[in-house]
Amino acid sequence: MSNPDPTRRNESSRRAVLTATLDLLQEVPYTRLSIEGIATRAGVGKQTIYRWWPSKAAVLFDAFLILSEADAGEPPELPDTGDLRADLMLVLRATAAELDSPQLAEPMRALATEVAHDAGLARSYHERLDAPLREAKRRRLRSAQATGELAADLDLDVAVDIIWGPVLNRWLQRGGPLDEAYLEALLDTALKGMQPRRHEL
Amino acid sequence: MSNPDPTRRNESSRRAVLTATLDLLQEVPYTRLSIEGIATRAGVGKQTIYRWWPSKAAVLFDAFLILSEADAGEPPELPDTGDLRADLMLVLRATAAELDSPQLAEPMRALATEVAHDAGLARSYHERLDAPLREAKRRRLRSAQATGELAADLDLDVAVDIIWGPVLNRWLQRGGPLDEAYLEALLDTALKGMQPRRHEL
Amino acid sequence: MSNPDPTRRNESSRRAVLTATLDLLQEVPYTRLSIEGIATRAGVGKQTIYRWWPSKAAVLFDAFLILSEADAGEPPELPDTGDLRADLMLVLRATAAELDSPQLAEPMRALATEVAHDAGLARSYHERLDAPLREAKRRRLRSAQATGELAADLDLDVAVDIIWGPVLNRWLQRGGPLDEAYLEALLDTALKGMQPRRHEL
Amino acid sequence: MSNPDPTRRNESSRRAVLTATLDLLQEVPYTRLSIEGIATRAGVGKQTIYRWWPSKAAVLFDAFLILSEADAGEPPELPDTGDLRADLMLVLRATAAELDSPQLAEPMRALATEVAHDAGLARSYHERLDAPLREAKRRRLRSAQATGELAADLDLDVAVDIIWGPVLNRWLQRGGPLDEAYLEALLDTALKGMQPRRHEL
DNA sequence: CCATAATCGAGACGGTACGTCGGGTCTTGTA
DNA sequence: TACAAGACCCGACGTACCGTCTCGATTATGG
Repeated sequence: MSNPDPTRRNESSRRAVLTATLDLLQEVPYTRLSIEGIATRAGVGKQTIYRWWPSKAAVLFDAFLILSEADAGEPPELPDTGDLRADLMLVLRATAAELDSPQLAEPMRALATEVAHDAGLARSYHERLDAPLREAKRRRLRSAQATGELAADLDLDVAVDIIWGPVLNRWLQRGGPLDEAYLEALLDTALKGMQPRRHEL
Repeated sequence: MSNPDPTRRNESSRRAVLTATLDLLQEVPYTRLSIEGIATRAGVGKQTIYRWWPSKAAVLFDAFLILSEADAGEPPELPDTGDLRADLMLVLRATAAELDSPQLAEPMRALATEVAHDAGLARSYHERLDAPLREAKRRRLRSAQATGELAADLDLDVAVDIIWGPVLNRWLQRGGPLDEAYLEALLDTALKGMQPRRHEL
Repeated sequence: MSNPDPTRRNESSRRAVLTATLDLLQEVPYTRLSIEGIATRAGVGKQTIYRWWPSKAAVLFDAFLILSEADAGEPPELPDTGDLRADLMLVLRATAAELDSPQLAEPMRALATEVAHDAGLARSYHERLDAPLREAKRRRLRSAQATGELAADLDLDVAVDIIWGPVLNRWLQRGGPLDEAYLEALLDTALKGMQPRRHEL
Repeated sequence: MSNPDPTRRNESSRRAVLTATLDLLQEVPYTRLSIEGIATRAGVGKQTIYRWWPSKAAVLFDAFLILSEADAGEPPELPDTGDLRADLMLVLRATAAELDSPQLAEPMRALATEVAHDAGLARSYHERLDAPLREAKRRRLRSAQATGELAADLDLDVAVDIIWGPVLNRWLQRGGPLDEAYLEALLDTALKGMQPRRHEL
């Protein structure tokens, strides 16, 4: 039961594998992405990949971590101008743009579908990638509660799901375009359900 | 380049392929499901599969059609007791149970992830499988509009997304359990956003 | 326990594999010869080789059969001029030349060493390749018995071993050159031991 | 390009490698014997093997030297009772037993086949392992010449080949059993060819 | 009522990739 | 400096499936 010793790991090989993975996903769909192809592109032995990652999905996940770490250091933050609806529209528009971008669309679909099939990966995903974002979203909603824009007794996790769930589901299932009109209509109805009751005002 | 003549198609081979597909998905995850395996289990030549289906995902899709056709004839219908929230809870509980069931979980995840990667399959999915269900959902909401439970100007497609999007997203991304508490909290907030304005009452 | 059906075997693939094997042995030593290399050179899938041959050695053996079948039809025959010693010198010289030839040396060493390690292959070797030659040798010695050149009670198998064993052993173990002088000295002593006793003359 | 300094060599590692090699050959065929396996079994780093031996065959060869050194000090000697044929039968029987023994058969086949493929190893083999034995054989035959059992003008190297060549060849090529009858028949014919001519008596 | 053409099962074929083994080199820390 | 340990790049292993391609042997009309 002896796993490899992480202190002896070759950092440059690790980076080469992860960037090769992201590079290749610009050229081929995730289904056609092979460990063999990654190893060749990275100039690395296949065994080096198998030694450090349990699956192709795990490599993909680590590649995403690199992308996230680019803007790491400070935790992610949603804009807070005092106008919740405007701030959220900004964020949703940006998200829609990312989900549509040629650079990110394929890797993101790949990650999302792998998470759906692999419970272990799902745990990592929620702990390392999703948690900071979700926390930032909750923070922004909490701030809106403080200003009275949102009900004080609102379940913030449910609120996040109600705003982002429809967007992600529509995107992943190709249920329709994430255009301005859709996002507006979605926010209108979603936020209305989160407003404080009249007598609270 | 003449396509095969559908009138000559062997119906029993077709059924054998589709039931073999569903059977195998009780034993192995979708990733491990192979055309070769299906052919063997179905007692069918590989060529017969390649002749009639363009991909493994297409076979899966047709297998789902069989499941749906079981209760076909009449279109699907949501319960309508006059109490929208109670009716929806019933439906969501049933959905949650299906998504958790050992028989359906794996095929459903498989279909969902294939739809995410294959635009053509996505179109078929929305036209043949999703459309009738979504229409039934819209119908129930429209009925609620008629009784004044829901706002008259509500965009029903957005409404459906707000109710079911969070559920499907939470399920597919393994974001947490679809338990009673979650469904209640979700429906509370979602439906509140859909109520008619005070002066409309 | 279902072996592949030989009647469906693709003869041109078979030939391609065997000739590729012989070709490659002109370029690389047997140790460096890989199934993968043979398949590539032959323009054949690896599986096709694994389907029909149990080992690399078996491929080599079949390649040898092709070489032998070149002069097949009639069984091999040693020269019979009436002068046994002269006839044998001719044959041994030819054998020595073959064992030294760049075309045959490597494949022959390879076959000889594989036979040493693989009892099953050894059986095939003796039945299919060695037996006809050994029979021809025995025939020539029997003819010499008839003319009184060799003792009537000579064990012909032992006789063949005494003549060819030293040659093959010296060659395979690189014990020294198979030159004229050696062959002469060998034949002198070996044949002397096979002569009829004086009173038999 | 400085070779390692032999004076710094760790003798216990060397022994460990060689005994591990012989041990492993009791468990796996030579083909399956790997440098990595030897290193692990010997509790030695792979580099230590690559530092001191040029090839797996060289390790095997050194392992054989250890076996020979067991009875070293005095040079090997064939029995000399005055009855050449009886003495040789004794030796051949012993040899046949060794070639059949489970401990020695696999290493010996391995060495013989490696010698066939590696000219450098062949030189070492003949100089260090074969030469003393062959000299002992020649010594015994020379003694027989002195007593008049063998012809005075007999080429002793050819004589050794004629006696042992058939045996080794039959063994290595699995041409048949080295049983009593075979050895008797072989010696009969071989020695008859080496007797002095009548008028020499 | 048969002929003929397509589908069917079976499975060989050229390929691609899998995940593993081992070769030989290099690096790291210890003696 | 040699050593144990073991990561590294690489080539090959033997296997699993891919999608295509013959093969007879059933069908299943339509002349």
